[in-house]
Amino acid sequence: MSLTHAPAGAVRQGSLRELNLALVLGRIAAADRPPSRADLATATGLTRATVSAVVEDLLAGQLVSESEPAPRAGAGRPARGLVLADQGPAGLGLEVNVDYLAVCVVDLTGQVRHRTVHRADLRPVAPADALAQLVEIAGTARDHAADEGLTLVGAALAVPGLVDDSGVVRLAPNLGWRDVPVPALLAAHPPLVEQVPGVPALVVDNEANLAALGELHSRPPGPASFLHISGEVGIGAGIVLDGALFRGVRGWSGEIGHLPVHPEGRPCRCGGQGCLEQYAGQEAIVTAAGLARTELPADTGTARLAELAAAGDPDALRALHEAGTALGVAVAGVVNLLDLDTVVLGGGYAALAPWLCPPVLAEIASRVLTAAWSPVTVRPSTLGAEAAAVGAAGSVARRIVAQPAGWLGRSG
Amino acid sequence: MSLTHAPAGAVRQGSLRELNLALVLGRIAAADRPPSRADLATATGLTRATVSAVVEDLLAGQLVSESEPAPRAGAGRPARGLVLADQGPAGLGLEVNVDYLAVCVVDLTGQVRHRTVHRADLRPVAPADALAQLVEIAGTARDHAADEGLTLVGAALAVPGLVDDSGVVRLAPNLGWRDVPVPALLAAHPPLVEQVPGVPALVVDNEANLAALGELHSRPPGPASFLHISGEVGIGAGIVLDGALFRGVRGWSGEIGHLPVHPEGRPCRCGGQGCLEQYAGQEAIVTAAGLARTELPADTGTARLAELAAAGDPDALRALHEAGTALGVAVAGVVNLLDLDTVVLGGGYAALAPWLCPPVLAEIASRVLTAAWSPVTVRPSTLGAEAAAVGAAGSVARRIVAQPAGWLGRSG
DNA sequence: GGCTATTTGTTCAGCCATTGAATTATTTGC
DNA sequence: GCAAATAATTCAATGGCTGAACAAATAGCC
Repeated sequence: MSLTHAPAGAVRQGSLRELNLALVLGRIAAADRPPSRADLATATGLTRATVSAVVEDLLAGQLVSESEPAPRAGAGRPARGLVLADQGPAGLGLEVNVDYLAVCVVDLTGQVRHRTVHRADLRPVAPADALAQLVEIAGTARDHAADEGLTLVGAALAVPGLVDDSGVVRLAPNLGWRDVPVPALLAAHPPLVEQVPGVPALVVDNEANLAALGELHSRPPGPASFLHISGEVGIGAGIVLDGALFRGVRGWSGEIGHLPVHPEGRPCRCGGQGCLEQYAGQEAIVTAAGLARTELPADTGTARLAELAAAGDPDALRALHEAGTALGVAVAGVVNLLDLDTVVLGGGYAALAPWLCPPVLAEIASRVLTAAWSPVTVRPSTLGAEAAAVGAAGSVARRIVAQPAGWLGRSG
Repeated sequence: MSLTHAPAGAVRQGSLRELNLALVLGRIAAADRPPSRADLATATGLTRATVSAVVEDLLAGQLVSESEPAPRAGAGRPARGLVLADQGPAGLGLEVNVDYLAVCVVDLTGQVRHRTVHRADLRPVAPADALAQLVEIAGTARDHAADEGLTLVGAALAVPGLVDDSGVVRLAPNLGWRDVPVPALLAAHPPLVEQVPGVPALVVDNEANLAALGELHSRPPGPASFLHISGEVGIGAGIVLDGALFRGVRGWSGEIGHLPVHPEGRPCRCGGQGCLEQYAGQEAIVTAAGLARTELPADTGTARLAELAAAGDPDALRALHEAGTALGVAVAGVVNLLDLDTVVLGGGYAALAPWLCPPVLAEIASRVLTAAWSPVTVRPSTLGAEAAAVGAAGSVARRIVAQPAGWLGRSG
């Protein structure tokens, strides 16, 4: 139904090769078994001659490698399987959150090759100091990666807040950050990644967005369109439409926490009334369950809640049911609006999914017109706690797969 | 931020020309003054030689024509301006609605070259008969278009309901249609349009979607991302993101009418409670204003309401304020979720915009976190009553501009 | 074991579209 | 009337894809 998007700029002679490099590499990445050159030719519509030439470039550039020939029945010369290389370019993922710093390295295949989590309360730490700590950890990670033959080609930083186009963190309320010029602060340190044409050295983005990207690129890959909800202190959503993250006009999409679920309900710090966050935010759930608000790291509340619920504590169960219902009202609205068929519960919600999913599904069933014809799936995230860091690193690695020409032509 | 989308299939030698034809034609379409070949060369990055060759193809195919040279200061050979042709291919727009049938023809430039509206209550008419009437009117339109040198290359039909991928109208409640196989019914009539590779002979889509497309392609063009709300008996929204209509996983996006605005409020026919439609649907407003529900055509209620409000009738003003507030709650949620900066009120809402906009804006101001940093525009649609038919025809014409190769190569 | 069928991957001439420089065309300004 | 400036075309060169032929490698069969 949608028109094929033409490349934005001029299509020159060389673009042809660039596009076909991306096409072939994308097929190799998407295949569930190592495809042969002949497989790629039939899959892409290119001739075998062209595929051979393209693959030669990819092999030379360390983007793919030949694997063991996949056993095949019948006669014929055995195929040589092609897989994404586990050496060569890799992405660096960074995350600053309320109670931890995370760094990880993801290779082209999507595997997490290195991961460091440094637990600390970051709220009292100045942004520049927090970033300095992060850079130090990342430096170690870079060296580890280099030992394994990996070259970092770009970094993505996840923060729990609103980021503008230039990478400035406009507002990260739970971290206490406001108008923090992250790119400028990081520029004070020696560069962590090799510069590659077409790959930004640093992307700063909302953690919910990057966690959603992580889910999209996980194995097996997520659906092309889904909603990924990160339930932390605030509630953020990453919106993936047709295989691409939708960031909104200014990059601030996904503020699901302030969808009104009780328009005349409790006042919210955003100025509205009855926002979802007031009913399904972590603090709201913890309070409703009768747990005292503590100064403990934020995710402790979630873990404790899950324990209590598993033990059958009626207050916890009731609080979760109410939160799930509020979440369901909001999610039903989103599903109606965007016609999505998958909702992923991530962040703090992942651990609470067994108790949140039923009321969410119930609200969807009663409020979504089309739910009767084709059901909506609600499931927990497959990624762990630092999903945003993994998603961040993965988004860099993905970019190389989507635009291999920059990496291949970097020396020229 | 977003990656350049590569064409889905193989990029062969000929694709190069296809892509550049689309690139150059798109520039001509987007320019506000007739560009010269030299202008196009600098704008696209292609060489003048290539642009000349591409333009030659476009001229030969009746897609562009040379206009009067735009006067220019300074020395030098005068440029020959290029404009989209007002002859050649054109799109056919069709609409079946509760109280009228509409047919229109839109040329490449986006101009409505022909328009017929046949008012009749379509509810008691069998779908096959309604479509037969529509085909008859369209045949006349086709003949008129042919007299002006226009060839219809595709048709799009707008209906007030849910349409699946194959063009079957699954449900159009206000029309009383259910599982109507429109393509099959139209296939019984002689074809209305010439077959062109890459252009579907018939697209069936929701009226809200097509009205949004009409707004996107109007002159001056709408913003790249916006929400278009059609307030009829039901409330539908067309979601345009990054210059493309977002249809959702199954093509059923935009069901904004069932966003919950009072979760424990009035029961809705959808099975939910407190849906927007119960507070801002046409019937709801008319009833709240104290007007008796009549059997008159649906839009009469809107017109009467606008009259009363203009005259200062307190009941009407109160009803509109309440409806606008409910609408604002829902819109604020959407704006928070998708980070849009423009909302267009269309359909029946267009005439009521003077009274609806203020409460909508008020809700946005109080509920949208980022509204303080960059304001949200709420405005009525620039298109008239049959916006969907115009948008439908325009979407066909646009497809030729986006993919001219099919039209150019049709004889081969 | 040798032959055939089958499939994979490479080589090579041909072709198409873009490129870049040179050339022609047409106007303004001095 | 001539130089400067801008627009558009011509043409050999180039890069990348195509299609067909060819080389490589294996299974099955007698």
